[in-house]
Amino acid sequence: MPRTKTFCEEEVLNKAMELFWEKGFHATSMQDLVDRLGINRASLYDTYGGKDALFEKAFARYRKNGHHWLQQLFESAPNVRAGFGLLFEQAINETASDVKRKGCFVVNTTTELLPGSALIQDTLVKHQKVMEQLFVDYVQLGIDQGELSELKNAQEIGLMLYAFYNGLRVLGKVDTNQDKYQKMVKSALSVLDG
Amino acid sequence: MPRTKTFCEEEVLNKAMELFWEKGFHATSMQDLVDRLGINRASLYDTYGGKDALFEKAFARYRKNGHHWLQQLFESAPNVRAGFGLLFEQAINETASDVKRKGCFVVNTTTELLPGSALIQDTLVKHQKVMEQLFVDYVQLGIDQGELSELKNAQEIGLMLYAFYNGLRVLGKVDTNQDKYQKMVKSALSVLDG
DNA sequence: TTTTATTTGGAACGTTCGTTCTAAAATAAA
DNA sequence: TTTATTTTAGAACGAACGTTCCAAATAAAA
Repeated sequence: MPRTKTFCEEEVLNKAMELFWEKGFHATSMQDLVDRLGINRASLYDTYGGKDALFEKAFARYRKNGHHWLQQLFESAPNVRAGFGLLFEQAINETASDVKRKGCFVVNTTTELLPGSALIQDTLVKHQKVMEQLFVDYVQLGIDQGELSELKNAQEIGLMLYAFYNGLRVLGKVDTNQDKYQKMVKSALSVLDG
Repeated sequence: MPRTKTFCEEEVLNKAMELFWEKGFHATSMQDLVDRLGINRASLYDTYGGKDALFEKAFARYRKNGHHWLQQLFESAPNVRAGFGLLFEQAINETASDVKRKGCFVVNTTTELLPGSALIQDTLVKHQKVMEQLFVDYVQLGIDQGELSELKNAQEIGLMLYAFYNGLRVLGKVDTNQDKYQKMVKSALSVLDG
């Protein structure tokens, strides 16, 4: 009979995610991972494969978390405008409170590893499509429910807000001045007006 | 008397910029640079210092080029709205035409190297301030000249458009579909309306 | 042409990289 | 307790890293 593991795979994967997120793929060495994860080098290779495989798993975990989190946020918001407001507000809070300045793991990976491995490329293309659709559909929901003007174009607005969100996560690595971001957000959300 | 150099420092630096821009700092090895630049390893160290120093010089060159290019673009545009339109249009064109998918060197460096070296951090903070001010001032110019409504807030709009621009450069590494970006831009520019 | 400085190819430095392996220690199942 | 499997520490692998050095070749200045 197979023995039960003595460490929690999920917890270890979480730590790997944090480290890759923090330092990026190339700047994170296997030694860094061994030091941080709390498990042995050999166990790391046995359980997760090599560096590439571990990164892939850690990155998948991040995307899954993020996707779920966003869906919840949109669903729980009282209306569409408040949903986007909450999204940006949370992004600003995360930027301001994260002392490690990790930014967004997806953005970091996009700029570091593209163009490159076909696997990552494919992953990121699919992720972007899903996220964009989430944004666009949410704007459309606002239109359908009468909250937003029927004259609005859901795709134009949704895509633009997604691009803006990505930009926010880049700028947040440089400067955490919350006032500034609140001003930007005010202007970005104004596309929902009228 | 000192001899004149047999290679053009500017040209070589340009090639270094291209390579770092293409692959990022960590993924670019000195061997890669030796292969690409067309000068000897020893000359490389003699002329530019080590990897860090060369990157710093190459990155400074990119920022200088970009800053100058943007100023020219804003000045040469018939009006503010056209200026921003041109900026985003050019960004889309660059995204679509660059087969290497390099994206924006500043964005790439921000996400790869921050947080990290204090020197790069400082460089990026200053650069961001300059760029944001350029955007904000340009919006203010539009207001002062009567092109844009006096009810508009130049800072809110300028900062938002700068964030959007950064987001564009991230998304462009994943997907080059021009239609999509034109839709985003249409929505982003609508903040100048009314 | 001679002189002087630069550029060259290539070896070599010590480190670190990702990965594999081994033998001992530890732990869950029988 | 015995058995079977996992986890461990650490050595070892070849390759690549950034950097330095040197003698030979080259090219501008005198």
